[in-house]
Parts: sequence; C-alpha cells; structure tokens
Amino acid sequence: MSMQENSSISKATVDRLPRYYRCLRLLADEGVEITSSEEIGRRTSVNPEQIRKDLAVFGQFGKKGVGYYVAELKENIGGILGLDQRFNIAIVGMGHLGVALANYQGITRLGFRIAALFDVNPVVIGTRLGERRVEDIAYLPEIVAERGVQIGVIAVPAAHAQEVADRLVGAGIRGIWNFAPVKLAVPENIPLISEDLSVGLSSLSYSLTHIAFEDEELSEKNNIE
Amino acid sequence: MSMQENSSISKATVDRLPRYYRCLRLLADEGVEITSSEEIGRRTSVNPEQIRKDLAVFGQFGKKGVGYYVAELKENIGGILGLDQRFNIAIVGMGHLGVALANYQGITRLGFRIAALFDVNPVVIGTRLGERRVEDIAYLPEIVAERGVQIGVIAVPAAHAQEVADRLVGAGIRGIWNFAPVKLAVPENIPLISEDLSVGLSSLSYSLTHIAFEDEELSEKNNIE
DNA sequence: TAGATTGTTAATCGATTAACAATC
DNA sequence: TAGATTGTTAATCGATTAACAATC
Repeated sequence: MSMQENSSISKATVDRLPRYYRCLRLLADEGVEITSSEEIGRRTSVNPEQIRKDLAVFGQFGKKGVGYYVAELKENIGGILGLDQRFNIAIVGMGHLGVALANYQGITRLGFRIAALFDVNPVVIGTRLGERRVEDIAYLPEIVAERGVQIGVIAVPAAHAQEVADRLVGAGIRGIWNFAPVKLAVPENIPLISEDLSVGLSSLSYSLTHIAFEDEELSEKNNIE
Repeated sequence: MSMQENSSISKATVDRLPRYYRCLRLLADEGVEITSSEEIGRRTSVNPEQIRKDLAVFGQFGKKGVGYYVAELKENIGGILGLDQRFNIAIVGMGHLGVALANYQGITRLGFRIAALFDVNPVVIGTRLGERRVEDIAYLPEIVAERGVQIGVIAVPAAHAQEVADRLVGAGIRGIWNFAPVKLAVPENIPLISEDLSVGLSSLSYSLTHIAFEDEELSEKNNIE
C-alpha cells in the first residue's frame, strides 16, 4: 500500500469520507465521469478546500486543471475506508431495529455482507429474513468462526448490551457497532462505534428552543422600533 | 430566562449535553445527590475541565468546593436542551425503523411525546402501536395541527424522503429528524438533523483496516529486531 | 496559450487542555 | 482551618479557510 497509513489522521476527515463516497456513487450512477472539488462540495455541503485537504492526507487523486475521475476516486476512497474488504457482519437482536438494519440497503451497498442474524427468543429463532435464518445466540461462537464474521452489531435492549458485547468479543469479533444507549466496556484493540440517537433528537430540541428565542428577541426588537 | 442565550455556542458543546444529561439521570436513579465534574467525566469519558467549560457557557450550576447537585443540574441541562417543553413528535413511515423508533424508550424518557404515526400503506394504516393508531399520511396536515406536532421524523425509503419533508414543512412542523440517507432541502428556519448510519459503519471499517495495518507494521518491526 | 483546478503552504479560527484564583 | 472543587483565564492544540504556485 503506497498510501500514507499514518496514525495522525483526524476523525473529522475520516467521517467526511463516507459522504464523499456516496456523492461519487451518485455521480457515477448519473454517468458523470469527471468531477471537481467544487461539485462534490456543492452536493455534500463541504467546502472545496476542505475536500482537497481531506483527500491530500491520503494521496494525490486528482489531475490539476482537470479534476477527479469519478470511478477512480470512488475506488480510492472505498479502499481507504476498507470497503473493498467486504467485511462480514452479524446482527444480534432481531427486534424492529435489528430487522430494520438487516434490511437496510445502505449496509450492503457499502460492500458489507450480512453474514449472520442472532436472537435469544425461541419464537424468532429459525424464522427467515430474506435468505438468512435467525440463529440461536447460543451458537454465536461457532457461527462467527465458521462464517468469518468480523463486525458485530448490537441491537438488543440496553440491559443486555454489555453481555452481548462480551460474547461477541469472546467469539473473536474484531469491531462492534452498538445501538444500545449504554457505555460499553470493550478491550482497547476492539474498535467500537456507538450510535446514540438521543444526541440527535436533543440537539434538534435545542435548536428548536433557540430559534424560538431568537425569533422572539427579533420580533420584540422589531416591535419596539 | 437568565441563562445566556447567545448564538455563538459551539455544536460540540451542545452535543455533549445529552451525554451529561443521561449520566445525571443514572446518578439520580442510583440515589446520588451530589456529584462532581470528576465523576461525570469518569462516566462519560469527557474530561472534567471540558465539562466545567461546557456548563460555564450557560451559567453557574455548581458550588465551589462542593460539586453539583444532581437533581438541580439535571433539570438545568434539561431546560437548556428544551426537554421541559415536551415536544410532540410525529413519525412518518411505519417500516421496521419507524416501529423501532416508536417503541424506543429513549425518546419518551427524554420528555418527548409521540403524538402521531403515519404511513401510506393501507394494510398498515389503522393498525395500533401501543396506544397510538397508525394514520393515513393523507391526513398529515389536519393531524399535525390538531395534536400540535412540532417535530417530524422521517423513516421512509430514501426515494420518498424529500416529498415527506415537503409535506411536513407544509403542515407546519418546526423541526425534522431524518433517517433517510439523502440530503434534504428544507427552509432555512427549519432545523434538520440527519442520522447517517453509513458514517458510523464506514468509520468502523476504517478503524478495522487501520488497526490491522498498525499491527502488521508493528509485528514486522518486531520481527526485524 | 489561456483557463481551470489541483495540491499545499500560510493564516485564521475554534475547541480542548492546563493552571489557578475564588470560595464553599 | 484545610481540603476540595468550581468557574475562568491563559496556553496549546487541531481543524478550517484562504491564498497561490504548479500544472493539466
């Protein structure tokens, strides 16, 4: 690998890459072959300088005076994100959230494979979801090993999340994507991403509250004048 | 309101408030009455200086030499986030994701009320979810007005998300919480939070890819020496 | 060639961390 | 009082934006 594999790459940069990637996929779908930081910026609401800076961290992907070849840049960003590795995913917890994730096009479209589904509930175990069967979580270690699962998704109630995390780690999983609203303890070498929905909703509530205040202040001022 | 309602409050700060809030709720549940930035820091993985700095933006909530009264600080942060306003929420799209959200304890625990559920599918319309009936999206304007819905949640497929956003805005909604993986166009005065799951998964994939490289490099080095 | 657009260096801006006086 | 912990100022760090030379 000739790209710079330095440890000091900012999280902000990495978090923008998926947005560029999606944009490039859409451009490719539209048949666009060459694009520019200007155009990607328009579509992702990231400014062009930022995009060029982000990409520069990993190498030189464009042609001066020309722009970026869509297909090429898409492949490059995909490679940086590791999407070309087609990681195998197991989803634990087949409640509505688990099923929603299992059906979520976004996961497979990024190149991940949904390799296993687990639940504890005997009523759910054995049912089918597309081409996959829901397995008994008791067989987690065997199935994870057999199917080469690298990523575990936690979609169980908060109360059981830590136990599931422990079992996933024990089964040899390499990374965890957690949807339970708890702070999980996992070994340092296991990357963990927790999606905390309450942050988004709270921040929306904050905006609503504050816009309201600003409006009031504004209209008060206007009334006075 | 005596707290500082300044416009220049950083998003980073606001995004940490929900984490402090949850931590305080847990502390309250445990019967803890007084806490410190040190303790909140331990539980949220935010460092104590940061916490004090964040809170300082909104006012003085602690007692020097003592710490923070849990119940009081919790109420204060709740107020800052606007949780005491008990916003009414409508969820559009009763697929698995919509149902998962409708059942999600986190929403009601933060003080929001799920006031309406909508779908287009005649098979789903009229079914019940807890105490709420799924309504025909055709009646969105009337129901939003009647029930005083302020927040619209978009849980429909990407292809219909913009249309739903337009209808929500048209119905007088004040803010949107979007789960469809598309960039929505909404009027400037409508706060919009988009949850993009592909970012989390991609960044996990990135970490996995990079940890692997680091390990390899490390073991290579070790082998050489 | 002239125009366009990258990659990169320099300048600015904002956020985090450290330090400490105030005070309970 | 002595010890603890806040609130806040100062120092550091990192990320974003601006500017521009390189070059297609």
